[in-house]
Amino acid sequence: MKTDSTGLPSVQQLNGTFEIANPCAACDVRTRAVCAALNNAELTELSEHSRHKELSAGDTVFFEGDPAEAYYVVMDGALKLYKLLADGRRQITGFLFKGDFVGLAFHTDHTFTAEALKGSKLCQLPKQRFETVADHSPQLGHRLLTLASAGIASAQEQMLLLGRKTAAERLASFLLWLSTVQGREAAKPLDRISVPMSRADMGDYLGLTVETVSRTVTKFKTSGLIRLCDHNEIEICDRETLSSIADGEELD
Amino acid sequence: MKTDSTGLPSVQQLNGTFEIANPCAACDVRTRAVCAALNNAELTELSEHSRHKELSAGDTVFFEGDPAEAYYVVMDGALKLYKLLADGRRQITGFLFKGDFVGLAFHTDHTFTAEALKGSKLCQLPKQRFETVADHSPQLGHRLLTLASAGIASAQEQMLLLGRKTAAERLASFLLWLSTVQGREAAKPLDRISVPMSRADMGDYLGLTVETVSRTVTKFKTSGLIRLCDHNEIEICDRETLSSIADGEELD
DNA sequence: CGTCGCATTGACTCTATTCAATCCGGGTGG
DNA sequence: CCACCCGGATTGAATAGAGTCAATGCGACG
Repeated sequence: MKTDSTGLPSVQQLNGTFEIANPCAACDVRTRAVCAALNNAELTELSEHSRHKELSAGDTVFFEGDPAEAYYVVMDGALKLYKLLADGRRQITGFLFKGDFVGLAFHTDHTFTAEALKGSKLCQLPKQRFETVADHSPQLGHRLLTLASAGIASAQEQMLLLGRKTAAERLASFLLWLSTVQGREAAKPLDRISVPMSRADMGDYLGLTVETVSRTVTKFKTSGLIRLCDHNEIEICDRETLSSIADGEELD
Repeated sequence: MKTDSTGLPSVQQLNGTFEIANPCAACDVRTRAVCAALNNAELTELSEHSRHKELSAGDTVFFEGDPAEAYYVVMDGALKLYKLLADGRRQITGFLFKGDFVGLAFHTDHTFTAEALKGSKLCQLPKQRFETVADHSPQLGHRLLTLASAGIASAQEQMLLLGRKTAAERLASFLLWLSTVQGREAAKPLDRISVPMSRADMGDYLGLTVETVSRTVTKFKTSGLIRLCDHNEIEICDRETLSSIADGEELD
């Protein structure tokens, strides 16, 4: 098949009811990402202008303050989003994984930096074109609103964590969340989770220092709540207790 | 004019270009609230099913966990939104004022409690009907998305505050934010701000205790950054310094 | 095998919390 | 009118939980 400079198959024509050949057809986050809300015509329209981006660990997608020029879908890998204070203090506001959408929460300029945690693949959608489609597609509009709504709800959950939870409660909440996220494909929480971020990243997400994260992990490990497996893998041994810690229930 | 049981003028007919008599026409948040994105037909459609709610200080609009049945526009007064932990620890996730919209961030159930800070008036829009209008109106859809996007951005700002700022930085940020919010109508930040919430509420919003809030207010007062006027009024005396504190810039 | 980056552990400090005692202003009832 | 009360705000003293600083451990990689 003939391909253009981006390696995407080119679209020949656009007529009628049969399936249009376009790169999205083969995309394995297609059914889970925002794209699921698009019909074929819209998909084709967008895919013609989409670009795939390959990132290595530490690569930055965009910086806080940069003009916003595109939306992104995470096709594979993991990103962290963060904000900085003048003296370098950092708050990670979210981690994104396969299927997640980057683009809510900015207007003309980005309000946070987006950086790859590890090798990742993104699908870049030009801002203007995406917004036009969004304005004309009730399905997509609805989907975006649902996503935004979920985003606000989880942001509020995170405020509760940052404002009112202890170190142990924060870590427990985080591990359970990771477990849920990584179980998305399987549609059930995983007991064996991979932790693609450093202790420093965990700290900057949980409003703690590296040392406190490390100490708390150790505490969980010695009390048998979790087990550290090979590099970057954690096994949840006692989900029950972890849950009650996460929810701040008094323990006797 | 004939009115129904809710005290709203009834709508006689709905034809053509001239203005339809409906209660929203006289609403003074009409141009600033979500409603600004509605055309006359949509406005009429919604207003026919809207209900106004009067609240006294401490009244609850809905509780976390309640099934979500409506959206609300704050016509006057002030609300606080909060989440609780099992043992009573509380995190206020936002304060809403005249013109603000309540309804993003919930799906079937409310994820937070909404309570009046003082006497307030709300416009209640039935969930189903509002969503139908939203799905059919690109203007409203766009507006909601913009609101949601702004909501996420400010939630992230709050995460930075809760996760990484000191007590003084938090209070300074809060006061400047209040100043901006109360200057919305005047389109410029106010130096004389009214503080409708208690110290406890401020603490629960900023992730601090009442005592720490009080001490920090006193510190700002004695350093001449602010002045306490009559009950619940604070004057910002040194916006410059307050800003640099809020942004975490090192002071010499 | 040595180095580098991240993680862990230890000792000490400090900020914000906790607990407790006033203070203050507004409302009430004698 | 004034004493009393009550809830919120302030202040003080002691404490604790997380932060800071510093040393060491560990694993990947050249």
